[in-house]
Amino acid sequence: MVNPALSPTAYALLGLLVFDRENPEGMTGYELKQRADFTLRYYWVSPAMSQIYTELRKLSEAEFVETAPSEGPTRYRVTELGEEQLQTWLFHGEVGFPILKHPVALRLLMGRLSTPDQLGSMLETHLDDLAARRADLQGVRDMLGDEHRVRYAAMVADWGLAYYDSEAQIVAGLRERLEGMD
Amino acid sequence: MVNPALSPTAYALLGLLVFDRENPEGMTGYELKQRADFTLRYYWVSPAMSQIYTELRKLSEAEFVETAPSEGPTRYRVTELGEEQLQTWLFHGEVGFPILKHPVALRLLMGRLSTPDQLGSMLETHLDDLAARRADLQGVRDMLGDEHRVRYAAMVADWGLAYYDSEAQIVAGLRERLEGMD
DNA sequence: TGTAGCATGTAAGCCGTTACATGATTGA
DNA sequence: TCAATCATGTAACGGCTTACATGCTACA
Repeated sequence: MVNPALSPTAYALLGLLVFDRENPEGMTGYELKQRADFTLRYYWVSPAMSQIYTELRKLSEAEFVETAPSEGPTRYRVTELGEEQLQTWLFHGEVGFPILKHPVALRLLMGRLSTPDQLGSMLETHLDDLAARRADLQGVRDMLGDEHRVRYAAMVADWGLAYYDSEAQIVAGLRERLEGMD
Repeated sequence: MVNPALSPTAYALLGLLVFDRENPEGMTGYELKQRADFTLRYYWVSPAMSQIYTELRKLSEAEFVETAPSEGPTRYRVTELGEEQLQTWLFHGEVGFPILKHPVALRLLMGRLSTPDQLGSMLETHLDDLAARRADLQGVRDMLGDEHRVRYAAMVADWGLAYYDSEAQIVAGLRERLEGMD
């Protein structure tokens, strides 16, 4: 099988499988989705189920995963080749800068078309959303604890928490700045 | 013409045109791209030229923009309807939570497959990228000054700068944390 | 017995990119 | 006159989503 340049999302899923490597059972597409919802969504995306199956097919064709023989649902596990290629992908070649699509900032940019009041309530809503998101991630962080096995996941969760805190602080500042306008 | 639910990117471009509304000449697709590179890319995306023309066609079909009669390149300007619809889109309906695709965090998550050293140098590179990005944005911020006309753009630029600063601080912390590992 | 969760996929379609093609204008 | 920039598009394709279809299992 050839290697038709997999997408970052494919590698992200592969990473989740590697994480679960001690478990020789492998994971189903469905379980992979749960995992993605649990961690991946904070830093990347949580692909739709249909996308998960698509990526699993591609990973399978590239022989980066294999299906574990078992009755019932199809279980996937990473192959030697898969782990090897994941390592190569991870730390060789361009990592790239984060992509941000920030609908709140986009709207604030066009603030002239609105009123400080309306903008303020938009920021308020964003603060609520941030708090909810932060609480979710805190739940994840708590579940990770200080187990050595998951120390990198914990680091990234801490990163996320700090990011949400900083964003909340910045937005609160902007809201105040709006109050002193017009 | 009907109104087939335009994408956020279409509205973002429409916003750039509104920004330029005092200028009755309108803007060319090319100029729009310059503007997008200048501000939009920090909070949203800067679409490819081909995408810009596609969105302009859609905006034109929806009669949210019109072409200004002139010799030479086609110039677009926002219509009454366009500005009206932009306002509706901006502050009615779901704003949504930011979407982040963070390749560095994604890789750190799989840190087990690497070494603290390698991870550290990845973070180092990210800090450099952040500094470069920040410098670009600072350039934008300086150009905006304290003109009342662009005060919202200035607010959003300040937001971005604060975000980059915070990210740099967090990442520097993570790098130190890596040093005390293994 | 029916609803929620588990499990897997196909189809249609949008958003966006890269590659390619074309041609005008401007300045060194 | 040659290169850079201005200017506009088409074609092919990848990534991803929603909608739809299907069926099984556990449990209240």
